[in-house]
Amino acid sequence: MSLAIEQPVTNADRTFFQLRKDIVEGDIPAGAKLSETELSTKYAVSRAVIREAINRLMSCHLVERRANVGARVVSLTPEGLVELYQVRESLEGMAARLAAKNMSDSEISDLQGLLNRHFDKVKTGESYYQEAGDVDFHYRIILGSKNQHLIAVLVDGLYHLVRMYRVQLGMAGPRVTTAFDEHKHIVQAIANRDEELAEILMRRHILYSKNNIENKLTSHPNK
Amino acid sequence: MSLAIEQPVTNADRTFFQLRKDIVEGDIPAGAKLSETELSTKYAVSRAVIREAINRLMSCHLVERRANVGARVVSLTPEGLVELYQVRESLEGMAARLAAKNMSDSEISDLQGLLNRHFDKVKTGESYYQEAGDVDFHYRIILGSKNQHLIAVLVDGLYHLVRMYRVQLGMAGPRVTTAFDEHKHIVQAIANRDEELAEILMRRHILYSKNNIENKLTSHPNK
DNA sequence: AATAACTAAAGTGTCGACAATATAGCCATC
DNA sequence: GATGGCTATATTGTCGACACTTTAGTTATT
Repeated sequence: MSLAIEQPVTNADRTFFQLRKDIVEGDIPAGAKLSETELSTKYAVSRAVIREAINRLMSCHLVERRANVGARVVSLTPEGLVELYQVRESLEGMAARLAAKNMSDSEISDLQGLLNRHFDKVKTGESYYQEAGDVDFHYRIILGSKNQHLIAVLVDGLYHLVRMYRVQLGMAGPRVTTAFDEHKHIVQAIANRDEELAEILMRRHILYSKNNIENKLTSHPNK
Repeated sequence: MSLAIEQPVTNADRTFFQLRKDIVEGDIPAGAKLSETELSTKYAVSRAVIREAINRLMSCHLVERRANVGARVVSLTPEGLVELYQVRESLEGMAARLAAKNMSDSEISDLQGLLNRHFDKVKTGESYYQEAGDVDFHYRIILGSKNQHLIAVLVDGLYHLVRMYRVQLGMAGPRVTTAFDEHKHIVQAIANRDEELAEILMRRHILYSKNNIENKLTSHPNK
């Protein structure tokens, strides 16, 4: 694979990663209270470690804390999902623009290679594209922007929330082949160094994705 | 005034606000090491409180920490400033778009009132506009977006960095009257509920601002 | 019966001490 | 003289205990 994975070094790191995983994947349900004492026994570390982990989870907007009361996992709402995608549209649009300007030729080649491999899979029908491939595609463009703030806000912050929504509202959905075409056009624009078009296409891509999800949520309001 | 100010309740809150202030205003210089023991004596609190404050400062991207080594105040670089303004352009553009959609009529009236008061000051010459007025203007539009993620990232995160750059690179600069005109046009677009135009104008406004700063930095490379 | 004040329980906020890690300085070796 | 390893020191990471706040349950009063 390609993405340098974050390496835990301290106990608080490990606990933070574990907690984040448990929250994103729903093992700790949305809206649940995070009792420090309870978690410290569950993960076999001191409360100080748990508190540090919770502090970092707050930075990701995965939990909210009220002083002297405690921390809760955020609740997922349709409105929250819409707001999240609005921010993604804005930031990833800018990321695509900057990627068209700042990615090296070899990075762009790699990106095209990634897309071709995806195409083979989509063609042969094994289209469990979304979870791995889609995220990988977006990550590369975000990193390609070479903008540290952009990268930090998206990768360390919002993307875990995106994943939490995806996992818990169960969206592996279709949109596979159409999304693939959109990805292809975005890469084309980046390869042409057309900043303006790259941004527009990425914004549309995310907007479509948002509309797609909204439709599913409103047509199947249950679950 | 108008903006609800964040109220410290715990000791860690107070220490965090104080530290943030000291960093933003340069009392603790950029790049400086943050020794936990040293700070705990200086602010007369335990190391646990300092550690919590430092954790929160990391969320704001005001300090960076390496495991088992310690935390340092971020260093200010021209590249970092450009990256920061790129993110602002993206996010505040979206904020203006959403504000055109979501601000209430009375909020828009208030905003126009604010602008008129600024105009009086600019006209009579007392143009220490920037620091208070400019920030207030941008804050209202960000809050007017009604998008919690957008608000959190900008208000709790990036804006303190913006202020840090402004204070430490000493930019009270001119651009007062021209910036005022740009503000006026943005409000006009919002009042017309023209989302597209509001976003475009805000992006241009921030882009101009960035170019202005870049010119100053490159023509006076010292200090 | 409803409300208010009080009390007890649980949980968070804060602290000081100990353990683990990194840094700087010294010494030995080549 | 430069390089490599060792020791001592300082700093961060982690822990368990105590203090304070909140909350729920209970009692007393109207």
